[in-house]
Amino acid sequence: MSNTPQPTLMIIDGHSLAFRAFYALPVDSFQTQTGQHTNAIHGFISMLINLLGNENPDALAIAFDISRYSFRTEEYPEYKGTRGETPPEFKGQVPLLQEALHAMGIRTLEKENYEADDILATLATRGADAGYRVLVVSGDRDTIQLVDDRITLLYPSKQGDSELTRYDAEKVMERYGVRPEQYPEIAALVGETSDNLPGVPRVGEKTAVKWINQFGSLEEILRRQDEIGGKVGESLRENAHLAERNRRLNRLVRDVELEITLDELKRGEIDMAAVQQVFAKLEFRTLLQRVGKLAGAEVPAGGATAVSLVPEQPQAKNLIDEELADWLAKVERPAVLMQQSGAGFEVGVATPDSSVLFHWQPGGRDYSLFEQWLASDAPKVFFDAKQQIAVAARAGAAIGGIEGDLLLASWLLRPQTPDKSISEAVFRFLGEQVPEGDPNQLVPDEGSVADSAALAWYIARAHDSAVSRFESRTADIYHDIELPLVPVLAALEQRGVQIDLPLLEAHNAELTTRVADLQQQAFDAIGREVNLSSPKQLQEVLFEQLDMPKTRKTKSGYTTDAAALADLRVKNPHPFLDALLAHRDANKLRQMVETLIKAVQDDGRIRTTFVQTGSSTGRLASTDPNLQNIPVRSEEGRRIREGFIHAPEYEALMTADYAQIEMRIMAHLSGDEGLIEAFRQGEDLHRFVGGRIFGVPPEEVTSEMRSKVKAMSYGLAYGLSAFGLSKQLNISAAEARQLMEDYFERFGGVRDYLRSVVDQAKRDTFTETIFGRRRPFPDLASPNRILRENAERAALNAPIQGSAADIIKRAMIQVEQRMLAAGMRSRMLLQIHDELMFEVAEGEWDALEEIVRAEMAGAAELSVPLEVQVGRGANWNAAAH
DNA sequence: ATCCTATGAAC
DNA sequence: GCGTTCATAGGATA
Repeated sequence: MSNTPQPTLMIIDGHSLAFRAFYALPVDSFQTQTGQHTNAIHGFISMLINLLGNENPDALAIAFDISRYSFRTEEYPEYKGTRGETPPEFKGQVPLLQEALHAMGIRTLEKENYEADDILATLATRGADAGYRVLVVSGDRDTIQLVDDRITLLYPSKQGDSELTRYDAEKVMERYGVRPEQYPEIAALVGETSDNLPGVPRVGEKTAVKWINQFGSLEEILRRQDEIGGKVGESLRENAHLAERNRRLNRLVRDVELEITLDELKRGEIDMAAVQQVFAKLEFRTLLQRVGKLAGAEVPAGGATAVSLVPEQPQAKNLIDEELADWLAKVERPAVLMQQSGAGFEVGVATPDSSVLFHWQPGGRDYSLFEQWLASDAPKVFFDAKQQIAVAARAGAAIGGIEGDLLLASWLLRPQTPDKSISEAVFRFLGEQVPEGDPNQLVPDEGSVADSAALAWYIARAHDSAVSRFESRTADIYHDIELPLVPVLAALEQRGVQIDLPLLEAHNAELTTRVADLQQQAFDAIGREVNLSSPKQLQEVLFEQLDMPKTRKTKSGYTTDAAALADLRVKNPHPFLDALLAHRDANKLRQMVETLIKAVQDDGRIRTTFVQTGSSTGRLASTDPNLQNIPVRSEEGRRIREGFIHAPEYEALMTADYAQIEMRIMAHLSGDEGLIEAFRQGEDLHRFVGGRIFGVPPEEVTSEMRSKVKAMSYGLAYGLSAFGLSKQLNISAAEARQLMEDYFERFGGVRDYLRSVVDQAKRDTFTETIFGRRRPFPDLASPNRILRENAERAALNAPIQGSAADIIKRAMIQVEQRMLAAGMRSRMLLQIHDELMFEVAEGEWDALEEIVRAEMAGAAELSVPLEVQVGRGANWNAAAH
């Protein structure tokens, strides 16, 4: 038979694969204009096209379940009973999927009272008997029993992955340790949670396989169950009926009466007109192209049909000099992508319907017009414009006219999970796969990898799509804050901050000896050496060797964090604890100093990267190194700040920070008269609030009272509970509760506001800052209490933290602009959430201070004043006021 | 090599 | 049991 090509029959479990596709693809990204979800359909058809391409079956059928009822539920009503409600987004996709399949000339089958698996079993058996090589595609483990030398199973390897693993008899043996027909016996013993079929307790896969191999079959195991000893044997004897029932239920029926012949499953013509119609309704574009390819038909791009197709990717032109300039002058808001390539740069510039690609040799005459255009105000769109500014800077060029940034647009729409790459964003907004080629392939196939022009083309189209999804105030945040901030951040990153390297090195040396001393002290205290940085080893020392009382539980044991250790030290004084805590502090500082030293560049400056999409609240993040968490609270820590200095040709460092900006925003948003009054008075906030709460004049508020009030005020914006407050202040829960009650008694507006934030967030599923920045909170509706309550606290905090972020960003844009306009040599260097740092040039202090104060204070009109504190010094520590 | 967890620095 | 980050080390897992 080796000479006659054997025909292939493919049978697919429609429901199980559609369901997997549903969970593999994000629901939000696949929605039609009318709100119909299509992710399951898209994923299914995409996988189907791959399958047809790879396997090229001669006959094909797709089986579906009709309902969750079948002959199995008659025997055992709880069968599959644990399966929750079908997600509403999935409902309705199945009929549309079937419609699409029919258009593609594919038969779908279903049978009252049977499951899709039984249809698979029947067709597979009939096909194999008729001489077909049979491929069964299913995500249901029960189908493993069908595998033999004629029938192969294609099974999705893992959740969220479209890869299919081929199971032939050998592979089943290798994976499960039994022959395919024995697999359901294993499953019967172990049970199947997803089908609500409990198995024999204490019997897992390992035990079941062992028995099957020992006794040969389930029947034999049950017959000789008395030979099995121990608890497991007991459990088997008690629960043998479960295994028997499971085996009855998981046996697939191989002779379902189907009114169809194998001949009728032979693949027919694909009716492209019908496919176009259905896919247009589903708004599938790339898939249409792929089906067209499969059908061997040319799919017209655009044309007279109402179908919206993927615009044909334009053939990139290679232009230089004036021709390039003419082209650039004609196109509107093109996307630009520049990638280093050898000594030069590969540049793609594209709109949705035309593109150019060229190799940019910076400084060459052929590209000076391009460089002019790049620096000009001519509108351009990018993906990660800040990074592109850095690329251009390497070529000695500048970028102007940043009017779009796909990375930022995408982040504003979904701040929790910013896209990491162009292809992620493209997939999200267009549902199209950017050709990326096989990373294992050294020399990529022609056309298999997108060049800069292709990528720019994708960016242009994805950006249009992203921007069209903006609410009006989101668009304002985008245009008024995030986009203008890009060049400002690029400048900050490029400038860096000067470091006193000898000072840090001296500090490092000192810390290194101290760490070693403290480590030795710790070892001496317990008479052995352990790794003091290993929580696991510390637990051994503390709770076993020293037998101290257990601390708060963590996922993997008991906590050894500073608060818990300090607590232990009070109750169980021990020299080990003293040494350990001191070692922690010193080691942490040493670590920080060391990373800073390593980050110093040749010119003596450290350059951070500001990640504009780094938080979900709107704040910036700083990485590599993080300059937003340099110690300040301890004396020792502040010595690190002494290492941040100004360049010799500058006069001083200036720091400017907002005083209590979050509390002021709280006052504004809540409209609480008491709090607003406190800020208008202009006196010490915590003293004022303390006076109100404790019923004494402000001047009689003790420092203890003040620090309690301060902790509470700040805690409130974070969703602090009375329990948390009592922990933090080390007071009784009753006292903490009383304190909070007294607070809300006097500042009821704050409580009302905090409640309203959560209520509103639950209604809208998002929160908004003063300027309209949104943050979605899907978890507010979660049935999981922990998730929900975390979301509630985060929702409390988001408008406050986010508004503060909006305000300082606005200030940065204005300050930079005015410094530029004034032609100053002084420069802004860092942003630390509510603080800005500047390097001040000789003679510019007063002018700079005026600009900084005015623009920071004026960055928002609140019902309370924004107060700015300015400090001056030769280093960061000295510049703190 | 890569991910996860615990810890701790900042605002 | 207080929100948002980033970095590091150790340890488990692939």
